Amino acid sequence: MARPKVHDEALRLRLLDEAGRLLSAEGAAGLSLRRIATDAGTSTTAVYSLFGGKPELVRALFLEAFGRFATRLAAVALGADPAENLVRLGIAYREAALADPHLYAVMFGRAVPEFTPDAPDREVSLSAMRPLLEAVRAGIAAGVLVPAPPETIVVALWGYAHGLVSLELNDAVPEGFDVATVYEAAVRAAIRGWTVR
Amino acid sequence: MARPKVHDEALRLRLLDEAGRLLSAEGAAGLSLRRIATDAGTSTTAVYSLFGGKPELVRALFLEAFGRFATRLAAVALGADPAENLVRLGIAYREAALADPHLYAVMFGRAVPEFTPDAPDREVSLSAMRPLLEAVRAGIAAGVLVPAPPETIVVALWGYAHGLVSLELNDAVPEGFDVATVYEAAVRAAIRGWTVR
DNA sequence: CGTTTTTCGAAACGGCGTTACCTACACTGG
DNA sequence: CCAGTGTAGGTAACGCCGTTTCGAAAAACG
Repeated sequence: MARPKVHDEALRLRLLDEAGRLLSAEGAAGLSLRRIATDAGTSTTAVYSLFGGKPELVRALFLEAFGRFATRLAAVALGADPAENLVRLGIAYREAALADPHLYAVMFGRAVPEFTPDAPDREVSLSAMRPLLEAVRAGIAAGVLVPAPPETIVVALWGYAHGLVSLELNDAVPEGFDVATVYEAAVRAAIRGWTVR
Repeated sequence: MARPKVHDEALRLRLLDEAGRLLSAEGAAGLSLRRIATDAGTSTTAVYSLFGGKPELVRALFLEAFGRFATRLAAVALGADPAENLVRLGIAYREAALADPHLYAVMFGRAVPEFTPDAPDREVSLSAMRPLLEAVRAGIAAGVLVPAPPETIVVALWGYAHGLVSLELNDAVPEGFDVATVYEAAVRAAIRGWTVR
């Protein structure tokens, strides 16, 4: 008893896709509801009926970004050496961030002022670090890492990686820096700091 | 041969002050040219004649923020132990960031989309880390730190601190975390990773 | 076939950064 | 002493934005 539904799941996905494309191409500054809707061939109303508003649309982007991040981290091939596994995860972290800097900015940079992650969102971001948590646990169990609470080491390592990547994405590193090499050295050093000697 | 000057240096400072207050109180979202001008008792035109536009006003905020940061870091009392000096700088770094989180977001977080630091700005941000650079140099000279290029170690340590602080400010750490303690442990571990054993 | 009920696009609203305009006013020359 | 002159700066317009309101479109039902 109504007109045919146009604001369906397919349109929802198209809007999200368009938003992602726009974000990757022009950054958070170019991410406007009106453009997303126009480019997807619909009206702004669609965003409101499918998401509720701009913050919720960005939240969907945020969640998808962490989903991709989690997938990448979970796909890292791990070996027998716990410390080396942590290095690999650290390198994969940087590669995931560099794969789409604007998306990374949405995840951590509060790039879209309208959206702030809430408690469930933070839960998701934390759980994306699960592979790291398990690698840390294994390292402690093997007697390679110091016997601190695993969460402590996870947050520390995560923070290191995030900060280094963050400086790089903000062009805060001195020019002419071989970032990839310095990054790996920094990751190795940081991990060394948590190993028993 | 004109009307009396109202858009003078004093007004420039008042606008900057008002912008800082607004930023600290409500964050980047509440930072609008019109509000700043109104609260300072003038019109938006003043911002254009004194700064050139919103990006330049935010740049002034950015530069002042790094100035304060540099002052705080330079004021850290240093002792004879190079590693301990780095720890103190790390703790001062966090305290400076926590003193005004919104200002810190302008420094690193691209909180105001209209403004992006350019090369001279980055120069300033780097030079605020001068105390860190000197402490690292001293550490290498004393044979406490590994003989890597000082800039490498500076960027690494800076990145660690920035990332840890950044996670804390984004509420990304698990709840019930004693952040101050974990932060210091993380800083100590990171520094340990760069010391010769 | 008219009525009902749901859907959604168009248009209105308030706020933003920016720009164009035009009034207000100190200085100058007669 | 009083136009005339040129500039400083407040006002208002412009084109964006996110959001909300409203009315037209259209399938289902009696």
